[in-house]
Amino acid sequence: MPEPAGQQRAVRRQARGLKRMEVILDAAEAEIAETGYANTTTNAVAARAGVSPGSLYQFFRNKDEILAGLVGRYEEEQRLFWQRNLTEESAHEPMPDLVDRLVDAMVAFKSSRPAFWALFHGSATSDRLAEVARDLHEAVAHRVAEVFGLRAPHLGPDRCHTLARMAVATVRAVMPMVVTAKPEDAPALIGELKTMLNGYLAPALDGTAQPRNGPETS
Amino acid sequence: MPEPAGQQRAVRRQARGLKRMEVILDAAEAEIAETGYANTTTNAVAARAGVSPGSLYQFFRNKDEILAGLVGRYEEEQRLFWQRNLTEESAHEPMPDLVDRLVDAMVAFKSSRPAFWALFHGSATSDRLAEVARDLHEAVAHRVAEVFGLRAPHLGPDRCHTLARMAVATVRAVMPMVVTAKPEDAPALIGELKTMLNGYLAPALDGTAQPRNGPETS
DNA sequence: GACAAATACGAGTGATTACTTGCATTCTCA
DNA sequence: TGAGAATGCAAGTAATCACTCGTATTTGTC
Repeated sequence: MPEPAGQQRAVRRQARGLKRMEVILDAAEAEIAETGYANTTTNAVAARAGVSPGSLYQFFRNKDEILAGLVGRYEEEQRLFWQRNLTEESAHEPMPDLVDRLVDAMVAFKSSRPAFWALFHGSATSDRLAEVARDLHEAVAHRVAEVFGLRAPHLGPDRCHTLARMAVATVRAVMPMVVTAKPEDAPALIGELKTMLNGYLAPALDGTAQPRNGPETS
Repeated sequence: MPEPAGQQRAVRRQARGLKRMEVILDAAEAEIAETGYANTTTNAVAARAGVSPGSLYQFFRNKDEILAGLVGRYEEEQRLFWQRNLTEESAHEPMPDLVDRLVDAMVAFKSSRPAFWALFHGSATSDRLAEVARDLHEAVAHRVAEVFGLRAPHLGPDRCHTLARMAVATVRAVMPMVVTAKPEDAPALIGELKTMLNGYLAPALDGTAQPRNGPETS
């Protein structure tokens, strides 16, 4: 067969096809949110999208490529989120305010996108998905580290990166607790998370323990 | 068939059988450590154990029961670990020392049992396994909370439990970073983890900073 | 030694599921 | 308008894998 090995001509998608792809991705998103990536079958995705399995494979060559499509959509959203919430001004914002704002924004974002949540933090994951999630978190840490660098130029970039990775890891650890907690307990947990982040980041970045409103200062 | 429904007589295992079960569990442990629970096939476990699939099912009624057997072995180990490392004396130990000791012990334990690690923190998990891991971590948090209660009786048990859960979550978040880090970077990360835990726990438990007052009676 | 229970085997089985095939229809563009 | 490309379908296919079955051997007990 005279096919150009390892390289195949890009299909010229019609508007109809592009719409169809979005519908399929929507279905995949819902399906994955409900049952996890590993438990999601391509046939179920196709059925949910109102599409035959054959048509699904017209647009996505395999199951992984559906995931990749989903990730592509999220990446754009993520980019906008961080562009909006983390600017150069963040370097001069008081640490408690910064932490407060960011944590609240992340909580809001995650709870508004349950499918996103299930994808990147759910339990029924897969090797492939874990890898994607890791890259995504690493990218976030990088961006945070940059702001830390602006805030505390005397620290090396390596140290800033470490601080950022620790902060991101902590948020990731606590988020599931927030999500699964009873609604009345969630605010307290979010408060704890903020306390923890402040206690860790403020001394390291601003060189001071954060001010306390206690009665006495020794 | 005159079988007592829903309840079947326990098989009287011979010494040979008990040995065989251990061999199978060893094989399962190794297999899971290599490929994750979901990717582990019962046939592969049987082959690795030098046992036919039929024999495997003589001792374990299904795949989940193999996991349960493995968890049973770990539970005993865990019990001993915490009994050894967390006593009433821990209530009077200076916080930095306590954190230092516990984190080091946990790092040592985890790196000495890679299969344990893969089971409870690996990426390729499953719903079933995630559930088991959650219970295990909750049990640890409970034990830690008890010590916190001894240390700071003025805090309510609920608050102690929250502090413990946060601490456990943080350790869980950072451990993967430690394990996957280059060996020369690991100590620094462990140091960061200790700093973070100290900064969070010392003010809350030892009153070296003003505790945040919840809606507390009295 | 005799009998039952436990142990052992490995070829099979049924269900699942990612993906293919062959063919029909619709769009694009000359 | 017509040819080729894109879209669409649903019945299949091949591979995987948890688990079973029929049967043979070993062990414990009387």
